[in-house]
Amino acid sequence: MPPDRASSPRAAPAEEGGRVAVLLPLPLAGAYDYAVPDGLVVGPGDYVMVPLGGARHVGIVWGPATGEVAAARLKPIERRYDVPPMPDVHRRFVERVAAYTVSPPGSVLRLSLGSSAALEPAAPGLVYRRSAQPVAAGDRVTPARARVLAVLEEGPAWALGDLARAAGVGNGVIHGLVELGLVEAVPVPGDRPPPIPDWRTPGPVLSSEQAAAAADLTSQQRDGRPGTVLLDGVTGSGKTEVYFEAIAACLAAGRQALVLVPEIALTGQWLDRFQRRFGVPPVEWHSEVASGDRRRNWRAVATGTARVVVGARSALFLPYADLGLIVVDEEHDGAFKQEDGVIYHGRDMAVLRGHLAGIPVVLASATPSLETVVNVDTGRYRMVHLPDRHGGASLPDIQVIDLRRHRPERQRWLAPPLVQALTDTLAAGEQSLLFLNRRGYAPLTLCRACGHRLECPSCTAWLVEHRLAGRLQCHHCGYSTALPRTCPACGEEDTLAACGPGVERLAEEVAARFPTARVELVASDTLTGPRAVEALVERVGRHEVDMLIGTQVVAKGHHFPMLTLVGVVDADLGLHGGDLRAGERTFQLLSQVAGRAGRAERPGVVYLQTIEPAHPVIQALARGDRDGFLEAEIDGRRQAHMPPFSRLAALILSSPAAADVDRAAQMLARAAPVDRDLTVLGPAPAPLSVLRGRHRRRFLVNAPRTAPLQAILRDWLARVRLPGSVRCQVDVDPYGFL
DNA sequence: AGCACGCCGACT
DNA sequence: GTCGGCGTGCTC
Repeated sequence: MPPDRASSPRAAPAEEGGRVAVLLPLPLAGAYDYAVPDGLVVGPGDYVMVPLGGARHVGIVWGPATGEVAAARLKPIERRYDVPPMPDVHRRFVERVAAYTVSPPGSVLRLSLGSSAALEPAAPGLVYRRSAQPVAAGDRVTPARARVLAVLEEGPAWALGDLARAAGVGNGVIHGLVELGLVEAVPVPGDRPPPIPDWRTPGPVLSSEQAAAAADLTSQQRDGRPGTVLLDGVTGSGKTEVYFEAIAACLAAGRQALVLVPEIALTGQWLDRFQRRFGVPPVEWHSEVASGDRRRNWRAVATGTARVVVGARSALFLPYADLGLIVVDEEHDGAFKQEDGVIYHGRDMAVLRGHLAGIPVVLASATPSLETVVNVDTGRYRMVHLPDRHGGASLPDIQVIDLRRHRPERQRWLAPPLVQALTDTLAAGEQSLLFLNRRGYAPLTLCRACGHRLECPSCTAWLVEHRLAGRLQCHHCGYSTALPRTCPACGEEDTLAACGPGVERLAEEVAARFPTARVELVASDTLTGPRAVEALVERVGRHEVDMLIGTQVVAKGHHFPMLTLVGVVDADLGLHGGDLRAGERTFQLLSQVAGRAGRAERPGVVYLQTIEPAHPVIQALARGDRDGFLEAEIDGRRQAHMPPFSRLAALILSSPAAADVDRAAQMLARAAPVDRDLTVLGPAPAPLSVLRGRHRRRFLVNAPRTAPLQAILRDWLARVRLPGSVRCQVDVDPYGFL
């Protein structure tokens, strides 16, 4: 293969005829040295193909050779790809993330190489247009052919698939017309750059508060001042419009902007708003993006033609040519935490990326995380506050229903005051939302004869009945089985009983109580994909739905103007997970659900059903006292020497055999670091002690804020040689309880 | 991530 | 006696 020539300029001195270090997207300890063949010029950041073992891999020229391997053993770089080199700032980012998460740099690099096909220039495409040849008498113009010709009369040229769809014909019809000579196929260069967002057209009229906040962010952007800003504003205060102005300022400066969102499901309405502001859609990056688009988008990001990228946390690892702004929307959301492979928090790594590049990072939230609030308090982050709901909508009134005083009937879950409120809302022709963060029909199924509980065969978890699907499912590993008629333990027939409510069961109760109401169930398993979410949002908007029953997917950022009642069926759910953030998470989630009520000119009412009306979280929600709640939580964390006043890391060992993992855990325990400032807890069975058939043990390390936590962990792990069957994951700043 | 080397069960 | 299971370790 002839070595290809570099066509892009580079700053660093190029290496020729020598050796360089190449980082491969594999979990190796570091970069490997490779020989640079004569005639090939490579510089830092270049994408190259190298042999390794029996295989070939794409790697990145990482810098000067380490010189640790004898020259005779070096293999040559096979080729260099003609794409812009990975920018220096991005390579430093990869190294910093690897150091922070205690993972091999190659594992982090892998996150940046999402699409290997993207390295090749796009194959030229063909577009189809009407040729100059007139229709002759002998041409058999069938109805299908006529439709194609009619479509082509209008537009200039079409891609094959688009044309076939527009004309309602198969591809063959078009090829037939090409044969006849009535249509011609014209080659076009493969990659058309994504459309450029129009930042010059002024955005919507902002309220004075929004305008002030936007001015603050845009001036920071214009002046090129780095730093992280919390954009703090209640639901409906118009945060999105405000950070759109920061994006406009970033575009005006000719740089790229990235918006990280917690879940792709919520982007439908967001994309509409973006398009309304900027005239074109942004470039998307998440797991649902089809492979062709993925390829195109990756190249557009790397070459700089993608100007605004919106995506899930993985979008942070794209090799931006010139990133000028990062926005993290709903920064408190737990979905930013990556829980397998390289374990990282998207928001924190965004702050790191911004820091390395010297660019602004905007964290937007109505219920900011405690960490972020503390960072504002200590002056590490700035804060821009949006005080009011935009458009005059008032905040909902929050009522607490004490379930001990207002008991639902047996096998019912709605207390009389909530039933009354639902009845009134229905009668008034307004919409209600019932929130229960539990998918399926019932979280537990047990045998009335012998007490046996139906459990997942490969996890320490109950199987959840999904009556609509007629199955039992494990929510942790995807195991699914038909609902049995007989108890698998004692063999008795028809003794299995559903315990507790899920949204499906709640829907049953609602259907029985309100037979005339139009009820819609919203859960991640009943509503698959952004299309379905959009369709539902539209049905609700047209008032074709009276009551929504949903899990947390309904909590996220949808506007339902006619929704005036929100009922939280079990406000206590999630309060007692036993982990650090249970209270904080519950507060955030329930505040967000409450924010669904009364978003237009109608005031909303929220009912919280609880058996602990005095619980601080419930009380804070009822008072609408977010700041008081945060203050109390912050005090608690400080007194308990917990993050962010200390640093926490979890070490999770797992193995298919319990004996192996226990032995490994004992080995690690013996090698545990000893220091009077350090607390090492464990080994203890991890909260899900068996997950996907792997037995799990966990250590927790609590260190002072100033301690070199990563070095401590690396040294500890280096002292122990674990058997290959035992996997060890390091989770710095653990969040959930996995 | 692949691939080869290396020790214990069912085959010619 | 071998063929082959995948556990373990290395690849510049």
